[in-house]
Amino acid sequence: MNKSTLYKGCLEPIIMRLLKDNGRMYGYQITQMVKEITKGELQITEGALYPLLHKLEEQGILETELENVGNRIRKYYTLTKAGKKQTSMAMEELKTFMQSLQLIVNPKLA
Amino acid sequence: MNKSTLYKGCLEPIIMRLLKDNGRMYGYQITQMVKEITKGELQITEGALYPLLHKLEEQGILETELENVGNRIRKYYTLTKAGKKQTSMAMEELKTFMQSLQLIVNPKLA
DNA sequence: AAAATATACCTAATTTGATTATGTATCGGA
DNA sequence: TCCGATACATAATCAAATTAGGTATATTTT
Repeated sequence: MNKSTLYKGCLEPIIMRLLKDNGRMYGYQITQMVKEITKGELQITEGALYPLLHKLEEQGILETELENVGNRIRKYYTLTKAGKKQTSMAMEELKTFMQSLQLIVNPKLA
Repeated sequence: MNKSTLYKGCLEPIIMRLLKDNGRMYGYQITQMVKEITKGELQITEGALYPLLHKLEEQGILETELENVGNRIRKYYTLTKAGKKQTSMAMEELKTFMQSLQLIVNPKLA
């Protein structure tokens, strides 16, 4: 089993959490921040990230604005109002999930 | 996003952990114990469980013995020596993963 | 006694969420 | 000048689950 298998399914709430904390981020920045925060443990691949961002935008959870930086274009993502609501729920679920995992891994402490 | 999406990828270490703690378990018992420990939060589907148990047996991580209970057969799984070693590593990875998640969800506390 | 639910195993088809590979293009430093 | 970093994107593939189906015994409820 590949170690990266573990966070399959956690990518969406992770992105939402980062956007909630930082307000406005672009894709590449998200990959770098996750790498930094987790000291290289979680590396988001671009093939997973970009399609997911597009999906969330399509669902009205994220909205975008383009910004020119030099000759390049950056695509900034922000949580919509609906997206913020969704994020709160996602965080609750993530919290419950982590507690459940904790209960299994450490039944004595719980 | 479905809430059960979250623990996609965590099933294998969960099973290994339970077998490490309980020594000897059969499939149905694993589903029930997970449900009980997590107060219904994590429900392992049989379609995921049985093929995974078979795979782990094939890989020499688990070994089985059949036991007759009344007119029915129960298939008990136990960690092999190699399986115990694998489990230790899997637990390390799971721990690291959970810490990484914690770092993202709660950057201030970490 | 019959019906429903729980126990106990299993597999096949499909879905989903990722990886891997590939492509385009700009920017900065050795 | 070339390489690595920045910055976006998509297509093919893989892996791990869900959904749905099947078999059969045991127990509880009506």
